[in-house]
Amino acid sequence: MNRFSSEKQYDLRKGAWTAEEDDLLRKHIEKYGEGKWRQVPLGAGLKRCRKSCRLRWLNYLRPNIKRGVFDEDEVDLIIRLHKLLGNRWSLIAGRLPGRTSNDIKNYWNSHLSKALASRTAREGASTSTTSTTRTQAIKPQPRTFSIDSRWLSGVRTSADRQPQDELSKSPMGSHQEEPILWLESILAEEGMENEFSTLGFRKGEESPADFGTEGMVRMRMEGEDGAAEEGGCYWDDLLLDVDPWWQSDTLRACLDTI
DNA sequence: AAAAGATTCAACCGCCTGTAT
DNA sequence: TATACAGGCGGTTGAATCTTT
Repeated sequence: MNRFSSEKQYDLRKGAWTAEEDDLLRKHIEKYGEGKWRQVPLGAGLKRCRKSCRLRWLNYLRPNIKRGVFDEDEVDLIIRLHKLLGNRWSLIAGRLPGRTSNDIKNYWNSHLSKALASRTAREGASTSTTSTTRTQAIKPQPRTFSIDSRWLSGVRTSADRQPQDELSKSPMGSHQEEPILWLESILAEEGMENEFSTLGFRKGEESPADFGTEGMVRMRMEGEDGAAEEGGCYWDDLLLDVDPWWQSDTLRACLDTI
């Protein structure tokens, strides 16, 4: 029995939500705020599981959700971000205000993937004598990075325990040159040294990062006692941890090169 | 007008990670 | 260290709707 099904199953409703249920959920969250999803069904008087409540709120009831057709800019951004990140819908959604990851995933699956596939097929047919190039998406590992992260403290996570051949198969592992240039250019962007100093890099050093093997970035940092320490993370973790950059127009500039 | 097929999208499922105990 | 739990994610499903024949 999985954890989801370990919740009391009796009388739990499934399927489409009614207007009454929406109202109950909305009122509960307006009163108590988001989070504590386990308490939400009982508190709101809903016969739904916590995950169903969370999903309904995030994908439908949350304020400022943008519905309707995707405009040209949004589609363009989705395509570029997907090229960069692959199926990381939540990250992609983070760059499209008001759009949910579910919306973007659905739109991709029902519109873009087919359109792009047919376009690729057409281009392939028209240039059948030339070789095709595969898109290499940056696929983040499910880990986070911070100055006191488990990675830095030497504790290895399950993601670290990937077999070496798996790591070498990753886009970053097998095609390091382009990502290196790309990330180096990002690091060189105006203001980025300040972002990194907040993570503990020593200002004034020539380069805080050493672009190593297997998608790893090793860095020199200042520990709590001021002594230099070495640590590292995956490229993608770097993206996640420099959120101000991730939210900035720098990303747009980067995407324009894709 | 009706049946069949295609498409859309809300919701569910299973898995993973982080945290608390 | 092991276990349980909560939050979160991406993949998938299936009912509703739309389009074509």
